[in-house]
Amino acid sequence: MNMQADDRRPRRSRKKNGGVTLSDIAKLAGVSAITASRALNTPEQVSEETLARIRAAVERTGYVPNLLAGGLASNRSRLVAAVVPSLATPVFLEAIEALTATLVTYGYQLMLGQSGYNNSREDALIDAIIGRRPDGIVLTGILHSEQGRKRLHASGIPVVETWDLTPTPIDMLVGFSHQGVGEAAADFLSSKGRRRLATISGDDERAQRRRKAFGRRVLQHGLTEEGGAEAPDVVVSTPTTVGGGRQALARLLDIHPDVDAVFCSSDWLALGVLIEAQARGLSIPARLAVMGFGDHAFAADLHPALTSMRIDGTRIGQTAARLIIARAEGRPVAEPVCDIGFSIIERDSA
Amino acid sequence: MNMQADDRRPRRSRKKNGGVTLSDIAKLAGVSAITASRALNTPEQVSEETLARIRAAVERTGYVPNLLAGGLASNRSRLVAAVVPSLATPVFLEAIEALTATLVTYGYQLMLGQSGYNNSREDALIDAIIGRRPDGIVLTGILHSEQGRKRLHASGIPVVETWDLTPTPIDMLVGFSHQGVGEAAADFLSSKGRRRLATISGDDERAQRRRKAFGRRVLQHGLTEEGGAEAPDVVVSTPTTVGGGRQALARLLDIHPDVDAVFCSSDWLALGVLIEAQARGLSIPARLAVMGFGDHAFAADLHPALTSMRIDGTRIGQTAARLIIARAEGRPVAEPVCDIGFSIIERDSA
DNA sequence: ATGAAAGCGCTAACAG
DNA sequence: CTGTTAGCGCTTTCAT
Repeated sequence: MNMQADDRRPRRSRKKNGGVTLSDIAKLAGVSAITASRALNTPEQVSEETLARIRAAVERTGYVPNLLAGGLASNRSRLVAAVVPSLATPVFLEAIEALTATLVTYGYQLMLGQSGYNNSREDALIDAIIGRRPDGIVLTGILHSEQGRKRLHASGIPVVETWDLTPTPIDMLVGFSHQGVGEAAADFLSSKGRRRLATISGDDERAQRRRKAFGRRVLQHGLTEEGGAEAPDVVVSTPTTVGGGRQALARLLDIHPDVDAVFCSSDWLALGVLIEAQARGLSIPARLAVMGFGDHAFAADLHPALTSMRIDGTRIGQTAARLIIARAEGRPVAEPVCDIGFSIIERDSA
Repeated sequence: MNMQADDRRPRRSRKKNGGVTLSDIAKLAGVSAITASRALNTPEQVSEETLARIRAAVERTGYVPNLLAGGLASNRSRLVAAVVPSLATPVFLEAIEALTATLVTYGYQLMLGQSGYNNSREDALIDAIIGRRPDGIVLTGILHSEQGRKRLHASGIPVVETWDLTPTPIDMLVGFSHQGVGEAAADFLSSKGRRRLATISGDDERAQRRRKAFGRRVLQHGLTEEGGAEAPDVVVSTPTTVGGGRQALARLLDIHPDVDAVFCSSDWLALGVLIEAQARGLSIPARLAVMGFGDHAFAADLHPALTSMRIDGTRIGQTAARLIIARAEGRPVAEPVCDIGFSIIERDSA
């Protein structure tokens, strides 16, 4: 009957962090841990007095709740992941800024991942993201990898795809039609009396979809150079640059000297076109109409001011945030697919 | 002697997630949980056979480790937080992109926070970040709030401040001297024979520091308009824009018509100056030398090509990532303060 | 309004 | 090379 009950203590306590924990707060306030937890998360469930003591303890110790632990216990991380091809593309930035801003308002944080324009890293990135158990994932553009789409779906995490419309969304969707953009640009330029329409565009999939739709519409209008079978185009590599735009215009004029309107797949390209035209003494819009895409802040301030296609990135970001938060909080989402459209901002260059 | 030992089960099992866990993998592979854990994290500690079985199980189930749980248990979140005033400022972007890219290489993820240029949200943001227990925090610019600095310090999380040098860093530092930039700009322009130097700058604290250093240096060189006591300047609100640059040049020429060189606190402002000058028929650089800051990608492609002050954002991002990872992995950091300097990229505009 | 107990899914520490 | 045990810090569930 030899009993050594006291010897059941752990052999050595695990490396303690030294940090203040919720139980420290609870002890200081003379309550249980769960009461302290409630005081912080659902204060209306706690009496005034207790609340005051707990708050004092928090204040005094500089306690900051461990959200890793909280997320693990509650299965809600209050983390939202966003994936962009690249931050350098200003059109995405606006959406990301709005997303972050809206999320913090509701107590969520943003995790950022870059997929690159080549889809090699996508799968690894998706796994890294799922591993954090975010309450939602915002995708910029469509996820290319079938494997990635499957895993996302299997994870059960709410997903918002943006910047595009697809007939088969993984989950939710906030975007616009790239085909529509291409067609609208062709219609606009032809309505301005232009007869030799061309495009300069990046080689990413969405820009190409705009380009093709533009080209088809041009054919429908019967507007091609000397009855050719296609609208002239120059394709540059994404991400697009001002220098790329300059060179592209040079090449375009080389091959098709009588082009009288260009639709560019980004405002950067359009700026390059403006600069190259100016360097060559080509008058804009008299000799050449120029139209950009994205309506970057600088578009209005150029000389001549740049006509561009506006996508409301802020609205995309806000809508995506709201959809995800609604899902995370268990509210029903009435409209999981949202076409936010686009608009032509007419200025001097076209 | 009535014993109902089996009744000690929990009254109801906690809402299970349905997700695959490490123990599921372990069971499938016929090993213990810790062995499965080792197979994923330190495979060299596990035999080939076991490894194969565990990997098969992972493959079959689509298991993705829960990093929240892992982080909580190991006290290493593999998360790094970055705070920027705004994403719209392209100079920060380069650093953020490099930071993200370097971090993923080592299996870390980035959490992004925007502080805004006004320092109101800083404290809340800092708490939200600390709550995630990141392995490191990268600050863009100096944290204004004394409270925030204290809490960061108390948290014990490695901190890298960037884009600035300060005599009293919280922890580590990767930056350059804004005073040095202002002085170098003044020296450069005066070495080009310019005699009426002016600045156009944003109203944030760092731009103002560059402006003041520039102004002092101008005085030292004895280069002011008609013996005035100060270098002419126009201050615009941050974030700076092309339109702001245009208006600022207009105002500047109104008051000081004989200015022959302008140092702008961003390439956006410089672009605005170029455009306004062109709109007014002012020849650049003959009549007016223009110098930007940041050396944005478009600077080289303008016409005339823009002379600018280059800060190596990529290097800042990479260095910050390395410092943090070194700390996170317990390696000693030899040089916690790193001045990455700046360089003048001379092109046509000055 | 407050509390006790039982985990969330993982890894550190020790032991073989 | 593999396993046992005890947590990490929090919240859920059930009870009072």
